[in-house]
Amino acid sequence: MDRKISEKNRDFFEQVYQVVVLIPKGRVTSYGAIANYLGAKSGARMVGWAMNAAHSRPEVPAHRVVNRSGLLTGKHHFPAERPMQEQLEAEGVRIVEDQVQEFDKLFWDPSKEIEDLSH
DNA sequence: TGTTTGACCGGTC
DNA sequence: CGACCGGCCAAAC
Repeated sequence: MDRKISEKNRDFFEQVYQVVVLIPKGRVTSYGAIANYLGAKSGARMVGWAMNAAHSRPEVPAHRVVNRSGLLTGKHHFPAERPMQEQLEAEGVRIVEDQVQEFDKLFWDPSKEIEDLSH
């Protein structure tokens, strides 16, 4: 198999960002799925850290990343004027009680959807 | 430099 | 279903 994303990427955060930005509108993925795609060597927690640092990356739709249950666990890290749920619903994602509805349908697995990142 | 914490995950009880 | 534990790695203290 080809290298994860690109060998030019040295920083784990950069790798996470590249995956997250590719999440289609109206779709969601999980921290673990991203970690898994990156080789599961870093652990899902690091993805969370990457998101924490993603504030300096406006291009990174962190709201499309939820935990394995489809729960908006990181919503408290979003600006009050633009909550995580609001951004997701604006993309057509239905959410009830911080829970993404039809999570199994909207789930976007990078290891399955991404074929080539050298675009 | 050692300990704690973290937007997590999977398994166990 | 809720609580707990070990693992994973990096940043903060």
